[in-house]
Amino acid sequence: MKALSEREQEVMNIIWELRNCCVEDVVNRLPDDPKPAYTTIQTFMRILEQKEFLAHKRDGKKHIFYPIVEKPEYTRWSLKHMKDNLFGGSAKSLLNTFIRDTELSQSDILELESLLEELKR
Amino acid sequence: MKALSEREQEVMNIIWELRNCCVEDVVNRLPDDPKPAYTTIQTFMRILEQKEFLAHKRDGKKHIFYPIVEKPEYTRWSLKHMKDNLFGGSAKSLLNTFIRDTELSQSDILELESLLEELKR
DNA sequence: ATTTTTCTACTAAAAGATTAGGATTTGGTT
DNA sequence: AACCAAATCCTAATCTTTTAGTAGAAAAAT
Repeated sequence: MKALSEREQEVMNIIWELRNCCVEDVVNRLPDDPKPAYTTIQTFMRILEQKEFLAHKRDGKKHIFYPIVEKPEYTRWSLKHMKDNLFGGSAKSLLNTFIRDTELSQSDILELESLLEELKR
Repeated sequence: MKALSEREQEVMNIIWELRNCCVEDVVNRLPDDPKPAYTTIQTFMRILEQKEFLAHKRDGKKHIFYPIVEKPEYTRWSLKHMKDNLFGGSAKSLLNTFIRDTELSQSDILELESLLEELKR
C-alpha cells in the first residue's frame, strides 16, 4: 500500500461513496473551486487504477470504476502510518494527544468507555 | 500550517529530538539506506526554514537550527487533518477505528479509562 | 450514411518534492 | 595578512503530482 496524495484522496473519498461510477460522476461531485477538467480527473482515475486502488469494467462506451481497496483498509493503514511516523509507534501516545485535543461530548466519552469495557474481556 | 512531505517529516523528527543542531548532526542521525548528501539535507533545512518550521542562529561558521513549530503543535494539526479528510470530521469514528485495530494492552486500556474519567468532570 | 456528440487514450507541461554538484563565503590558524 | 578547511549558497537535474489539451474511437442523432 502507498499513501494517497491530496487530490487522489479526494477522488477516492467520492468513489468509496458512490461505489460504481464513471469519470463524470466523480467530476460532478467535486466542488467548483475551479472545477477540474474531465480529463484531469480521468488521469487521476487511471493512476489510481495503476496503484491498484481501483478497477473498471466496460458498460457501452463508458468505463465503470469501482474500488478494490476499501476505505477501512486504507484508514487503518493510514492511522498506523501516522502512529509509526509521528508517535514513535506508540498507540497510547497518539490516543492521549488526540483525546486531549478533541472536544468530545459526554455521550462520546460514554460510548468510548463501553468500547474499552468490551475490549477488556 | 502546511503538511510536511515524507523527507521533511523525517528531518523534523530528528530536529525535534535534538532541539539545537547543525546540518551534520541531522545527517549523522539518518540511516544509510543510502545516506543522503550533506547538501541534500541542507536544502531541506532551508526549505523548512522558509516554511517556518525552523529558524537558525550562527555559532562560529556553523548554522545552529532549532524548531519554531513544536511537535505537539504539528501532531495536533496532523490528526485534525486526518479526522477531517478520512473520517468526515468525526472524532468518534477515528477513535473507534483506531482502538479496534490496535492491540492495546490491558494497562493501556486502564490508563485510557482514567483519562476519560478525568474528562467527564 | 454522414455528422455530431461523447467518451477514452495519449501526450505533455507546470508545479512541487527530492537529490546533489560546484562555487563561494567565512571563521580560525599560522 | 594569507591560507585552509569546513560550511553555506546557488543552481540544476530528476522524479512525482497535478493539470489539461488533442486525437481518435464509438455511439447517437440527423
